[in-house]
Amino acid sequence: MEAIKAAEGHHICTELPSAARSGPVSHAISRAARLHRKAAGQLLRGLGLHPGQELVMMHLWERGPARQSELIRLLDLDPSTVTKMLQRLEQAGHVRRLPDPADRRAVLVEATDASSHLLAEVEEAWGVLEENTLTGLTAPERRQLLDLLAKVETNLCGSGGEG
Amino acid sequence: MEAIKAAEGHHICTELPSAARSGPVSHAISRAARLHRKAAGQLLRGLGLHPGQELVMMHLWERGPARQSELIRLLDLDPSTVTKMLQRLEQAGHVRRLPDPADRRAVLVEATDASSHLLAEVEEAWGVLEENTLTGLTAPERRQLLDLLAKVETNLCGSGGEG
DNA sequence: GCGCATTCCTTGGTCGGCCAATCAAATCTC
DNA sequence: GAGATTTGATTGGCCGACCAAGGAATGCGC
Repeated sequence: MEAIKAAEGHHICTELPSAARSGPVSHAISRAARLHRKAAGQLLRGLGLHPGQELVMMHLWERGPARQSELIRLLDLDPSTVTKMLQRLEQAGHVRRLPDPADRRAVLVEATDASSHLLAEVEEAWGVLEENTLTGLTAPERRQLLDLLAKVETNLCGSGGEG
Repeated sequence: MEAIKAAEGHHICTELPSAARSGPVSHAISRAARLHRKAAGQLLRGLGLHPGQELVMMHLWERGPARQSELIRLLDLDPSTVTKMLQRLEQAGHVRRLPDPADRRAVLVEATDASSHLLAEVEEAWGVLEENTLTGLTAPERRQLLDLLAKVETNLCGSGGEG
């Protein structure tokens, strides 16, 4: 807890909200993530994608056609979220949905050829985003951050979610 | 860079999504933040609050009546976001909005007395969230995470915001 | 005082994300 | 095989969050 006080010294963009006392790291995660998403949105805007969509596309480009349920599992999203996202991606021409011949309730999703030109741009955007995010951080710090976030992820993965 | 090639050469350990290669930390932030927000939502649900709202309430409890513009600045949110959030909080009886006598276009917001009983519960929920998030992390690790996230925040604070 | 930019807030729209409930198909059980 | 269960996907509703655009009051320059 002393460590927290130590870090309190340098405020960033705001003054210390009470949330930062009840849960300093939680607060930092929320703030950083919001800024990060915003930055992602601005980078992706030029490509006609909204933040979140690029993850779907990357999976499809990478792994080829996938069942919707697979995307849901991989992205760890709510089924309805994926459904709606895919409807929009389909309408935007980035994605095609076909019935799965092996399972008549399933839907196969694949990236359209038209979308493939976005691949490089999206990865470029993510590269820029990553660099913007990590400017001034040394390689060990980046690794450390990755490591710590992975632990957080593990902690939260089943926390209350396994109802 | 060499590490990436090394991972490509042979099979990938986990189901490493392509996003994790273009921006591993970005990907980790997104994932961790989503899980974190979800956990927050589940903790706050019992209190009748949605994630995000508790930050507004905490500011009001802490600092007393505030102008909407102040909340916008402090929470670093879009004005329209705050407007709608406050409309819902007001309708839920957690917040009251009065005209600012000193500035006829401004709105003063204050937490209702009825909402004050939530204060302790919200802070309790945030405490639990924080602990759930950081389980298994040592004090130095927590401090490190906080520190690294602060750097990320700083990096993203203006990055692309003015464009 | 007048006009113009600024500030404060609102509305409308879009999107990601969740939950709850639903339908359809596949699977398991008996 | 009939029935119950599980899985796959959808719909509707809600909320946070953004942008774009607008209206209203303030403040500044003149």
